[in-house]
This record gives sequence, structure tokens and C-alpha cells, in this order.
Amino acid sequence: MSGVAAARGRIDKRQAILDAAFTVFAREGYAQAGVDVVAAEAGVAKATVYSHFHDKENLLRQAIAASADQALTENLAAVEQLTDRGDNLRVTLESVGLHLLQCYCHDRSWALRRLLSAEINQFPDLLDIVHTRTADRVTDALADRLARLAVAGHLHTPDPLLAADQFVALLSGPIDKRARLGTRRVPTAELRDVTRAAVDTFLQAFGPR
Amino acid sequence: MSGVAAARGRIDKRQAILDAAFTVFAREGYAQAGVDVVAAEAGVAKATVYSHFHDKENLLRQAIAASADQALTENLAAVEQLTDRGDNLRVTLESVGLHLLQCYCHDRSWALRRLLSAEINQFPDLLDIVHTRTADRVTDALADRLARLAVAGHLHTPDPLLAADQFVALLSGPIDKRARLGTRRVPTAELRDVTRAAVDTFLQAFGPR
DNA sequence: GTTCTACCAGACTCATGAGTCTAGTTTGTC
DNA sequence: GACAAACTAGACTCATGAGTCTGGTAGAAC
Repeated sequence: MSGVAAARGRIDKRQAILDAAFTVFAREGYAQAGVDVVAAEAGVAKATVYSHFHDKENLLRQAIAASADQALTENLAAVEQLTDRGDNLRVTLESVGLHLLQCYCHDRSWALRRLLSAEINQFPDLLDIVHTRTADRVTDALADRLARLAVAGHLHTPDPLLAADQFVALLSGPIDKRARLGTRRVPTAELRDVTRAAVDTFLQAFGPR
Repeated sequence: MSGVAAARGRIDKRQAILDAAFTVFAREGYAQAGVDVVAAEAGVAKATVYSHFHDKENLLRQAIAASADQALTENLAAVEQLTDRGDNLRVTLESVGLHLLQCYCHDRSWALRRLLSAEINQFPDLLDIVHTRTADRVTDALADRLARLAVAGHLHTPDPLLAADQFVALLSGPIDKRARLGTRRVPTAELRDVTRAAVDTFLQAFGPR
């Protein structure tokens, strides 16, 4: 049925435009970026961009939302590894921590955070678009897992949400400086070191007994 | 000597322009902000801005540098309270932590970080301008104090720089979400809660057994 | 075949803003 | 008073980019 093929073509263009828009906005900044540049990057005519997204502002929102959805999927996959399979807790935490840090350090993650910071004054609603799709739900999911571990007696924490916040903070905080806002690529060895240190501190504070 | 008075007048204008530039750039973004708006905000003619700073790009650099210097002074003042006066360590850490968090949460601090994120792609050198004036030196100073406390036997840490990084991470990490990138004013009570939690965790990990 | 829809290239309008210039005003020095 | 340096308001040039429009192509539906 050609309706499907046509729709598929349409959807492909749409996705190509969203990807290109995110790339260009992230690279040049929203105000600086030209819609014609986005169109060129997507391999599409400028009018096509407008026919799909009506105006530049809407394009920004959609591009950011799509990018945030993508980031969420990756983050949740990392958190879901954290189960009580009776393994060594430290090893499991380090594995989850490393995966989270790798998500955090993806170029697109950095770009998303930078873009959000940049445009938060002009478009305050972007913050909700992003946070309800990423940060909040990742921390919640992590807190959930930590709570189960606490119930099982492997952790000792009265407030799993706080523990989750602090775990994420211990991971990402020391990375911020090293990554230079995402302009420097942090080698895996460094990620591993930071993760190990974070888990050490975390377990000192929230480990059993 | 009137040379001083003239120079003073000049310096006052200069400072007014720098302040205004930072405010406007932070509010509207570098690309969006008009130099005439900066001039108006500073109560000065546009030509005066150009006579002092030559072009918009240079104005941005100078404004950011000045703002970073200001932030550094405040942060160092907070860290310097951390001395071994034989007081209760927990109380001292909480006081220092709270002061650091208050610096971190100042409108201008948030604005500086947002602006830096926003323009890092266009002006990579801004990162050095800011970091050599703030983050790096604050962490170093903090590590220095922690090292002294370790020598005196009040703390137990093989790597004071790591401890300092993690202390700052435990303070600022959980705040990021609550402050919504600086668009929400975090009440002091919340700052106090986060500080207390951070110091708890920190002391579990690095306190004397 | 015809028609419809998505798409294309490129020209066009119009607003905005960087940076310059001019001509006149204030302020302090001698 | 004379002079110079800093400042002022406002007009001006010129490039850039959002959004529109025009005329035309490819392909699927019928």
C-alpha cells in the first residue's frame, strides 16, 4: 500500500530534519543557526522544513524533545541492570555507574544540556520538556532500584531518592570539570576511575551495617 | 589630580558597561542581545561601548572575565572559613558547605554557567577564562584545607583533591534539579537540608573512624 | 492518461542589528 | 577663555536570516 510508503517517506524526512536541527542548533546556537542550514544538513528544501514544523521555534522544541526521548531510553537501559541477583553489589554498582556516566558523556547529551542552558531564558518550557523525559525519570528509576536493595538488606538508606541523587552527583560532578562542558572527550579509563571513587564513597555512606 | 577623577569617571563607565553587558547577554543570549540594548542598560551611548571595547566579541570576553573574578572572590571567602580551630568538624563543614551552595545559587553564578554553556562552541577560550578563575581554584583551595584536616587527624582521605571534588559534587548535584537551571529560587531551608545530607555522606566516607 | 501530494531550487520581502559617522555637548586642565 | 578628551543622540550602511512565494518535478492513486 503506497500510503504507507508515502507516509514512511514523510516520516523519514521528518526525522532527518529533527536530527539535523538538533545538530545545527547545538553547534551554532538557536539564534545563530539558519533554517536554510538545517535544511541543507537534512538534505531537504527550506520550504519542506516549514511545511513540517511551521516555524523555527517549534522546530527547536520538537528537536529537543526527540533528543531527550533518545537520551531517556539509553539512561533507563543502564539503570535496569541494577537488580538484586545476589552478585557482588560493588561490581554491579560500578557497572551501572559506568554506563550512566557513558550516557552522560555522549556528545548528544552534552549538546542537549548546553542547548537547554542556552535557551532556558527565552523558552522556559524547554526545561519541562527535557526534565520530565530524562533527569527526573532516571533518578526515580534509580531510587526505585536502590529501595529494593535496601529492603533486601544490601543497602542501608532511609531515603532512596536522596541516595539516588547523591549517587548521580558523585558520578557526574567530578566529570564536569574533566569534560570541559563536553568539549573534551574523557577516556574510558578516567570514567572508570571516577566511577570507582563514586561507588567507594557511596558504599561507605550507604553500604550494609 | 584630575587625571584620577577623569580616569575614575572612565572606569565607572567601563564597569557599568561590563555589568550591563553581562546582564543583557545572560538574559537574551549573546547572539540575540543588541549592543544598543547593553548601552541603554548601562546608561551610555552606543559609541561609548565601542570606544571602550572595540567590538561585541571582546565585550563578551571582558564581561565574562569580570563576572568570573567576582564569583571567585565570593567562593574563596567561603572556603577560607574551613580551618582547624578544634571546633566541631560537622558544624564547620555544614557552614562552609552552605556558604558554597549560596555562592553556587547566586543569580549571577547561574547566569555565568548558562552563558558559558551557551557560547562554548563559538568561543572555546571562554572556558579557560572562567575555569582558571573559579572552579579550579576553588576546588584546589578546598582540597588544601581538607589536606590540613587530614594531617591533623580529623579526616581520613588519601586524595584530598578527590574528596574536594566529591564534596562539591554532593553539594551542587542535588541542587541542580531543584534550582531548575537557576530559574527557580531555592529557599534557604532546602539549601540547609541538602548541605546536611552532603556533609553526612561526606563524613561517613571521609570522617575519622 | 489525469490528478494529487510531497518535494525541490531559488528568488523575494522585510526586519533586525553590528559597526561607523557626524555634529554637538559636557567636563576638567591650564 | 581656550583646548582636548570623553561622551551624547541619532542617522546611516550593509549583511544576515526568517518566512513566503513561484514555478516546476517525481511518483503514487485512480
